[in-house]
This record gives sequence, C-alpha cells and structure tokens, in this order.
Amino acid sequence: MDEDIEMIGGGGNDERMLEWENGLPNESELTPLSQILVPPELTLAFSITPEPCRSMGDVIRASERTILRLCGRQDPFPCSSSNLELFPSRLPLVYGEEDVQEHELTPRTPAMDDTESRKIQKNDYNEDVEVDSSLRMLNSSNADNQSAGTSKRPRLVWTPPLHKRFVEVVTHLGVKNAVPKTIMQLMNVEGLTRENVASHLQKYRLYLKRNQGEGPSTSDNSLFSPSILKSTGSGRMPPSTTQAPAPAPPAQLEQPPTPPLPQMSYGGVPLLPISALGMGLGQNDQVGVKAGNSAGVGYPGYKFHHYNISKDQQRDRPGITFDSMLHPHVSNTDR
DNA sequence: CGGAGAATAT
DNA sequence: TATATTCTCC
Repeated sequence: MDEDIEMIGGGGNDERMLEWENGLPNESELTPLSQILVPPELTLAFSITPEPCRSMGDVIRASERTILRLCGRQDPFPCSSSNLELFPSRLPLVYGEEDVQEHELTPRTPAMDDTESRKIQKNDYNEDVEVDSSLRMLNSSNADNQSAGTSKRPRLVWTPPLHKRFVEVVTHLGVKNAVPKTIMQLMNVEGLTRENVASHLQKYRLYLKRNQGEGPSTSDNSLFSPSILKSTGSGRMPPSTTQAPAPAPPAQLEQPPTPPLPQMSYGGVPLLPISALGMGLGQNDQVGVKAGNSAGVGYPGYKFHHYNISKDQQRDRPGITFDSMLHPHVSNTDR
C-alpha cells in the first residue's frame, strides 16, 4: 500500500494530493477506524488479541503520521507511542519446543549472514512479513550456534501461512511440475531452503495420495486441509491451476481399508477451522510463528496476519503469474 | 554433478 | 509426528 501511496502522491506535491483526493470515499463512506472488526465472541473463541480501542486521538495521530510520511518527513509519533499499531511488525516466533520469543524489529539479520548466507534466500519487501520474519528468525536467533560456522538453523516450522504459500505455489505449478527448487524459488521466502521444501513436499504428496479421490473430509482439519487455503485475508486463490490440490493422476489402485486421514498436530492444540477469520486451519504442524500485521490469531506463540502472497498476482489476474516472486527485490543469485 | 524423491534419522 | 538428513538414482 505504501507503494500505491507513493505512486500516487510520489511525484506530486500538495496540489497533486488535492487532486487525487477527489473521488476518494468521503468520511461517511469509510468504515470508521473505531469500528471493531472482530466480534468479541470470536476474539474470545479463538484467543485473538482484540484490537485496541482507538480513540479519535489515535485516528488523528495516524492521519498526521501518514501525511507527514507522504511528505517525506519524520514520524513524530513512532508507532509505539500509542496503542495504535497499524502495522505491528514482528511478533514472537517459536521454534519447536524452545520458544524463542523475541521481538525482532530489525529488518535484517546481521547475525549469521556469513555462514548461513548460502541458504538465505531472497528477502525483500513482501507484506508477507509473517512468513518472512519467521524465517528470518530461523536464521538469526540462535546466536549461540552460529559462531563457528557450525550453526544449525532451527528447524523450520510450517506455519499455516507458510504452508499456504507453499500450496499456492504448488497449485499454480501443478502438482506434477512442482519440484523443490522451483517451489522454493516461487515461494520467495527468505531463509527457506530447498531441503525444507523437499521435505514438506514429500509429506504433502503423501497427504495428497492418501486422500486421492476423496473430497475434503469434514474431519480433516490438518494443515493440509484445503480449508486452510480458503479466504485468507489477503485474497482468494486464483482459479487458475485450480485450488483443488490434487488432479489425482492415475487413480491409485491401492485404497485398502481407508487408513486414517493424516492428521497433523499443532503443538497438541487442536486448532479450529477459523473460517470466520478467513483462516482455515486446523490442527497442523507445529508452531512456528510469525507475526505480521493486522489482527493476529493467537496460537501458542503464533500469530497470523495478512498474508499477501501476491497482491499483484493473486488478485483478479486470470493467468496469475508469480512474476513478482520471480523477481525478488534482492538478487536471487544465491544457491 | 545437481537435483528429485525416497528412505531413514532425529 | 514433523522436519531434517542421508541415500539413490536420474
């Protein structure tokens, strides 16, 4: 969005601004910032941190901040100054059992670069802050082990947002053409390695195989459940490569006594399909975590945000392409 | 020789 | 179980 703003107001000055302001919804047409987006019942039911109550003062400060930013000046009201965190940047991350709960606010991860850089992937903007930051954490945190190049990156946790991205990419590529390297590249997630993807892909395929033919099982709340792909704040899935995970190649002969559907646990916490929040998700993998903007769903050390994999690609684009993902802002020469 | 995918390890 | 690592084969 910043981009949009800059594009519009960028080359302009005050006059221009007045100009483009014409046509914009007026006050009465806009949803008041003070309006609660997530009903109390839901925040309670899903342990969501309720949105802070915004006062008029908050709104005004936010406006001023925005204006000043557009004018290229300093932000007189650092976000933290008020409870108005429009863009909570980072959130706690949790790695497997150790729950490293750090609030990384710095964009970069200076720490391990050298030794780990090999695997560092592209980074760049991406409002996919969540996915991004969580992985970034994977690289940085553990200040202890990166000392002598013997660092081991913490095991990756496939959080729903991350998995979602994964599935979107796989889906777009077509399950048959989706291979680790390509997936990794298209996902464009910093720190994600081919190995990470390969491993997950193996599991994903297993999942698809097991569910061949069968429609979404109502009891399938696993991370792999299609429900997790449904409406997620950021947008909908392009109809393109279809969202149905498996075109199911040759119907496997085997389909014995219907083995139990693969269920994944999520830190032992049976996550509910938070469809109401546009977060289909069930129990699933372990925690990992991430944080992003907007309301976060609270799971054990877990936060969700808007996951705009592609505000450009996804959205009403027929043949969605992952162009932008293919052109990471950061050179993608690594690996 | 890199990489995909399966097998195995943790 | 979920993810990582190793092993095979292409």
